[in-house]
Amino acid sequence: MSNNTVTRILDAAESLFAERGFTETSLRTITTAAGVNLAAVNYHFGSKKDLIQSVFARFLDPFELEIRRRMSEVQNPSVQDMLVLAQHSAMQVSLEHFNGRSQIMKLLGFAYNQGQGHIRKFFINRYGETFSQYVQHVRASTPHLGEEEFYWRINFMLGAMIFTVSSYDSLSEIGELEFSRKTPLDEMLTAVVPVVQSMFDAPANMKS
Amino acid sequence: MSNNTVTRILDAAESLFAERGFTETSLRTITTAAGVNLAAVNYHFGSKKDLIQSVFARFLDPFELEIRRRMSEVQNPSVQDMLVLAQHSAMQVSLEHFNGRSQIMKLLGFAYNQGQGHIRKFFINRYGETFSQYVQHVRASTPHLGEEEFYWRINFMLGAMIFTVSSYDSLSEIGELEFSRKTPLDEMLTAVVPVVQSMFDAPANMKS
DNA sequence: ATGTGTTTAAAACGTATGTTTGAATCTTAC
DNA sequence: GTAAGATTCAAACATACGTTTTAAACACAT
Repeated sequence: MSNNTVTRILDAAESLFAERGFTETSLRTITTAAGVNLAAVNYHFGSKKDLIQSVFARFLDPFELEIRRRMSEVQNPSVQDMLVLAQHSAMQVSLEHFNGRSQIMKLLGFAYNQGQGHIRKFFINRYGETFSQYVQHVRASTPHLGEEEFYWRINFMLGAMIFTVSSYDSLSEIGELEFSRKTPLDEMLTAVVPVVQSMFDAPANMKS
Repeated sequence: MSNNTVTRILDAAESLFAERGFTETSLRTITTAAGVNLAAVNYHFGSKKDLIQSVFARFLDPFELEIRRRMSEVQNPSVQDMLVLAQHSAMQVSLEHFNGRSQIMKLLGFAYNQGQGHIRKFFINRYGETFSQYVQHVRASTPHLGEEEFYWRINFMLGAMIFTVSSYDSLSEIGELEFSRKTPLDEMLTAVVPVVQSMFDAPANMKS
């Protein structure tokens, strides 16, 4: 059954990419960790680029479905609501398809820097429309901001979220050294919700 | 004069690293752009790793000096004060040593992901103490937060700042397509100050 | 059981990388 | 002007990479 090989490659790639990044992880490292032949990657995925995209797609495809479903059921959501909506969608996909062990969040941090690379194009082409809808929902609940100011605050929020979530593992370890308690992921996520809300509640301060 | 070669390498490396990242930029690309011989990098810097660190050090060494000087002169600063203090320090170093053309901010985005790499160690060893002092100043102005909650908010803030500043170029271009105006960097920086302040003003919501 | 299409295997290919070498050139001090 | 040191240069080195190739092993319908 080829499916097994494909899954093992995806699992190994996801966890190795999350540890070291894309360029820093070779196909030989991945295939060795997966216990499959080197050529299997090119046979099943075509190229390393396609493998990277497949790792993202395995999580983001069901995530997109879930978040669209939830968005269709919501009415006049607040920023908080939208944030929790995204969090719950991610949690559900992680539990349902990955036994809660997905490391995709760490990959987002790497992907974001890859500013002009193939990953960005892949994201925009495949998930851009859903992302637009999501942003529009947030926009509708923040009418006190001009569109330019809103745009920058969305990016502040994305930075804070992606950065914190993707670095959660190392950050929670460092924090443990400091105050002798490892903050559970869900507590950290709950803590961030009101902070993000306050980022959008802050009064407008750009000249329109 | 070797100094000229060294400077040309640093300049080329800084701008190429900022465009594509560290691993994705080869020494041959750098030396060609700088108009120097390939071996010059190893001769003057030792290795590629050392070159990367030197690129950071060229900016961060005077930046550290400047920010320490300003911190020694401040009394009971607010979060806003501390943020503006960092911004002004960066601006001054950029103007004084780089004619306002430094691209170091974009490199920070790349550096941050390189979680377990040599860059992180270099940062901690070389600038960790100053960073600690900076954080303590912010801490003093946010007594309503427990230390755990404060820790996470510092990281939210770092994420929002590093992410937005390091991606400013592409973000401002995308924004221009959307609302027909390219937000100047200083306006974006001014816009972020009250938002960050509000992130720390938000009431505590973690159980102590 | 046989034949067909799919998957795996080992090996090699071509290219790109960081680094090192040793001679040539330039700089500087006497 | 010449010797000594610092710098540049072209070339080669060793290694690692993604990808391709060709044949063997496998699955499975007939």
